[in-house]
Amino acid sequence: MFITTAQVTNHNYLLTAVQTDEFERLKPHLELVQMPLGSVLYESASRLQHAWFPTTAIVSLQYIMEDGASTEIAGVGNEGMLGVSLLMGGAATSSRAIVQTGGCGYRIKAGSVLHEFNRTESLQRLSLLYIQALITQMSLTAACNRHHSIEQQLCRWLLLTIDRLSSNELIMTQELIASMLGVRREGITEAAGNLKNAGFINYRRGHITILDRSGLESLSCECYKVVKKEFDCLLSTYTTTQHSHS
Amino acid sequence: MFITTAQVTNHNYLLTAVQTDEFERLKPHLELVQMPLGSVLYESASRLQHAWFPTTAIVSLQYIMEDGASTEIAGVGNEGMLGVSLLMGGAATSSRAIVQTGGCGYRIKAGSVLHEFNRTESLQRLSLLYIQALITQMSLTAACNRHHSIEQQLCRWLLLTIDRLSSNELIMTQELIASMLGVRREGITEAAGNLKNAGFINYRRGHITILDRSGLESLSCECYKVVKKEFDCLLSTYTTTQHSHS
DNA sequence: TAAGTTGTGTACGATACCGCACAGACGCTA
DNA sequence: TAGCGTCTGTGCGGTATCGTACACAACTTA
Repeated sequence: MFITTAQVTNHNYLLTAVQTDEFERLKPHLELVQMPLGSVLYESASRLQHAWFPTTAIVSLQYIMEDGASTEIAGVGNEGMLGVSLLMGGAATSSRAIVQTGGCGYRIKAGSVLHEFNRTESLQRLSLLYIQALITQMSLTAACNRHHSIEQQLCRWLLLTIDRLSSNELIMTQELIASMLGVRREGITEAAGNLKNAGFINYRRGHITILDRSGLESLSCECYKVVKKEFDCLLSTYTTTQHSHS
Repeated sequence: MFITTAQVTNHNYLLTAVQTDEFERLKPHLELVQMPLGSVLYESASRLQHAWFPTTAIVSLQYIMEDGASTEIAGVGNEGMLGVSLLMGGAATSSRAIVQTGGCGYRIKAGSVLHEFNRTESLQRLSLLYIQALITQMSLTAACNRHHSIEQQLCRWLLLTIDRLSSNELIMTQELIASMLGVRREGITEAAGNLKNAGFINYRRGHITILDRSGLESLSCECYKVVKKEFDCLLSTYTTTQHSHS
């Protein structure tokens, strides 16, 4: 498999790092699908039918409480996968996965991915690496929820989202961001207003444009840098420890 | 290996569920050690030297921020293990592990546990199951931090701790609980005072006694029940899917 | 027993965030 | 162009938690 510029939208780092010969075996099971904004890949406590490897899409993992309140616990882009619990012997999961930025991704049937995980050494190794990075991100989210202000968290969230996109504009309502961060919509309106006044972002109804990354970084909590570093580290580990076919 | 009543303090559910023949291979690497209150098993970003399987000890996983603020992201008792990142290809971890209730546990060298993980089918399967439960607990913690009051969280925390103990008294200062929940000590004093007035707990300097479990449950957020259920489920999965030697 | 250390109780203003209510603006559809 | 639904801006009182400060009580050690 060769990733050319024309195919760059079909690129998932985890998949790409799977060894060439093993990837050939995996390939027939992979299906490139649309992942439209707002679609729910799985609900909490539902049985997983597939695993996904996003390419251009970004997915938000959320925990939903009994009263409907939600909290994002991690984000997944083309550095990772969804449905890791399939690999761990549980068919269900405790979270909801909802597409936060529309795009594409590879899909693979639940049965196939488990079968391949067990017989494909490099997929197994890479998945475990990814799961560890995911755990780190979740820990950080828990701590960030506790200690940092809405404005700081909004900066972190915008930066992490922008980092996974090729553009500097994201299609996203304040309402949606609020539900991800688990705060009131008005809280986001206020924080976003501050960022706009500072000249760091601009926005109109459902669209946010990042104007000044470094400005956001200066207002963000440390959590952004830590997650970023973790991901950079993850991506280099994907490829350095073993031959890649990309 | 037979767990008799005299040995019951040496019992870790995960280890016990490892298949008999495979366990025999694991056994020489296991070392039963004291895990005294307050001792730090590993710091964040430090290189892991061992993995641990608590028997009577309870360990708190915390994320420490740059300014020193801490947040508990999960607790580990005799249902699980510490140092899961060793199994996942990373030698370091992003959290701190600190003994929250003194006791005993099995320790195994980092090199040995990775080696055995790769060649011991049941250990691998059980570890992955445990990691999934750990992820669930972490998700819940993130959401609970966001949405629930100090009093609710204190109830959850007390219940989860008591569930892992044989006694109904725990040795624990309010200061320590505060650092785990990531709140001010005064917040715990107030919440604990309310629980005392309600007759649900009693305490003196460094000791807390649970008087009324169901009272605590009624004030706790849903998170307690969810984690409890997850653990019950985990323990039954440990043993039902495969023969156990306990 | 005395001195020192550590844990707990209490108070008070500051502040971040919530819940609610409502007005207005944007953008889609007919 | 008009109408409608959705998104955003704003205000206001209520509340949980924070930061700080200090008094006192319980245990430890000399």
